[in-house]
Amino acid sequence: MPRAGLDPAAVVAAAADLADEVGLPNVTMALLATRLGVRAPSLYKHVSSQAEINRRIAVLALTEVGDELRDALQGRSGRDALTAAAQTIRAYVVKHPGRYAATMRLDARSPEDPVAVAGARVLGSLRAVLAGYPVDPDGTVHAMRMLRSVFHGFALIEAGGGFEMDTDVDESFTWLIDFLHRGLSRPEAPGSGG
Amino acid sequence: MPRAGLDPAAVVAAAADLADEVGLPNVTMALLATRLGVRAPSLYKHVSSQAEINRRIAVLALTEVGDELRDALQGRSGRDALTAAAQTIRAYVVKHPGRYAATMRLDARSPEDPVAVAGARVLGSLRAVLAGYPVDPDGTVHAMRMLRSVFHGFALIEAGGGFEMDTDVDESFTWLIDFLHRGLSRPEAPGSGG
DNA sequence: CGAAGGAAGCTAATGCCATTAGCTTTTAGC
DNA sequence: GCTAAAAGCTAATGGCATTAGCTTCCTTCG
Repeated sequence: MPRAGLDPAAVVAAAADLADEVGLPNVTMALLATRLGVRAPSLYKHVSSQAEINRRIAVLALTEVGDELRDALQGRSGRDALTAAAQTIRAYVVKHPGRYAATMRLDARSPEDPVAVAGARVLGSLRAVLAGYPVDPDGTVHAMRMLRSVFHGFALIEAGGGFEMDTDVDESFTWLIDFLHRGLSRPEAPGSGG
Repeated sequence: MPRAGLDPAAVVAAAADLADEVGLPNVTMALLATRLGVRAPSLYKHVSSQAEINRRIAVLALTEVGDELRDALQGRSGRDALTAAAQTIRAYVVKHPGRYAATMRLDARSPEDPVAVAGARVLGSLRAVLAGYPVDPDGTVHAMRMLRSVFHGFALIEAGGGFEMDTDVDESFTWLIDFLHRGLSRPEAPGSGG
């Protein structure tokens, strides 16, 4: 019986693909092993547990999104950058729902944790988007959290089919980007506007 | 051996409490049965499956949030209403993380589905908040989706401990509400602002 | 008051899951 | 070619949701 020639990265990559296809909760060790032409216990020669697989799928996802964001933001600023970032994230989640699901419910314990490293790169891109807007330094963290929240939430609801189908989701997404752009474009005046 | 005197509502209520205490994924039939002073198979006399329990926890959560939103919005409009709604949702998620978790990954098939009914009440409250702002009718759906996304996303990240602790989350939340208020307060001018 | 029947509990069993133990085979390095 | 680690395997364990089938309680009706 020939060897399958696996290694941790191959196992995680297959698990990530499987998660996108059948949903993260349905990625069992047995199913993953079948996909790799191997029996389930053999996977433990490469990864320590299912939890580690989930964790490494999350790192993979954050790294991939980070790369795509970096590329998409090249040479863009202001509204172009905001639009590119938003569309990049949304497209990734739609294309890779399983990978995306793995990024939820994570706790990065130390700054050198791969999850934290990959996550920081994504946050760096959000920060770069904000650099094109007159957001004061004190507000940057808040603005980043807002962007994270709104992109995360939108993706989650869309991926879960939570929007009723009466109104086009693309339209809502465009409206959302426009809303964010307008809000970020005018200097903050705390308490203003009403 | 005396009867436990259970019924579907009691089982679901106990499951919801348990979910808030130990986390939704840790609510097993055996643990829930122990809590109710019963053996696991006995639960099937009242609910058909764990999936049904999760579904009914979600309905419970949406109903409770809907009630709290209705109360919180009484006599308020504009910024007050927006603030009240946002704080109500956030407080509920912090207090009932397990119930909240159950509302994710739901699919309401028909309009008379209890999930859809309870969800519609929550959306109605968001619509009421928007009524105090000059959002044109075409934009209302988009604005509701935005509010849903941003509250959902913020709650999810906060509940998952995803915000680094350097900057106060309360401050970010206040900033967020202010941002939304300012954006909603000025009539939309598509494409403006950049 | 007492019997009947359904409701609500129980134990036992099934099948899936992740994971561990311990054995065998391949393959890389000498 | 030999050796030893790496990578595969089968078998077993314990937890899980769920089903089958039995027993006991309690209500209702005669």
